[in-house]
Amino acid sequence: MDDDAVFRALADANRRRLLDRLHARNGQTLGQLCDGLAMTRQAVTKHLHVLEEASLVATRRQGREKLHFINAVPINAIAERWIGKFQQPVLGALSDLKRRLEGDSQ
Amino acid sequence: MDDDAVFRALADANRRRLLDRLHARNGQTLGQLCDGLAMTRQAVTKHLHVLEEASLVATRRQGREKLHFINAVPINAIAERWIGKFQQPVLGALSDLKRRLEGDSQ
DNA sequence: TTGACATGCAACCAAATGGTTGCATATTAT
DNA sequence: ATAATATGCAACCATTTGGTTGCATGTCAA
Repeated sequence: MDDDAVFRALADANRRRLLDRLHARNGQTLGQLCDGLAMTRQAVTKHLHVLEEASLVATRRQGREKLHFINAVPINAIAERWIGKFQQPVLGALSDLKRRLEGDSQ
Repeated sequence: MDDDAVFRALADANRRRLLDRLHARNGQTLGQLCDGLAMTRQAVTKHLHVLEEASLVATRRQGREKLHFINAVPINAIAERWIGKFQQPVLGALSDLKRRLEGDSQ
């Protein structure tokens, strides 16, 4: 997985907001995601492309609409692999515990 | 705390590498941090300034040297407040557990 | 089938970013 | 005192980024 693409995608507040929206309600169309934002549809399209390239968003075409779905896997991966490094020992222990709870299935 | 500054600071691979270095050995001088990097000292200085503005790095002047110290607090804060949102239930439960282990001292 | 709706594509633009070079300043060692 | 070392500051540059506008295409409904 491309850490860098994910970090760069998360660097923009508008893109984080789009992820928030998808988190609140998954599977929205481009039009729905544009609604209420102070940006043109094309700007939103570009942001969604960036999120897609970072695998943070997946899409499905349905007729003339395009549905967008959030994918939390890369975020979790980064929390695990990168952020985890800088955490206190107590958090490290929890990470181990989590791995055990999840059955070490990776 | 300024989420945005932290996310933007983390968006650059060179800056993440600088954090890695400080994590490996804390309290390095600018010169030490430059060592072995394919960048001029001034470029590194700029990156360190970005990290400093995001409170990811703190500095202390010592004679003609400037020592740099990593500060993991903003990273943990983001892991808690933002990334946590997107995590699976099992991870949410762990976050609660962690809070209890830490004595809920916030 | 014709119009309305949802999205795609491309050119263009301003501002931010990441980098450089050159020179200034402050501190330490000889 | 002087030279070497460590950092600071500013101007400059190329590229990337985040945004726009205009037009094209595909799909649904009347």
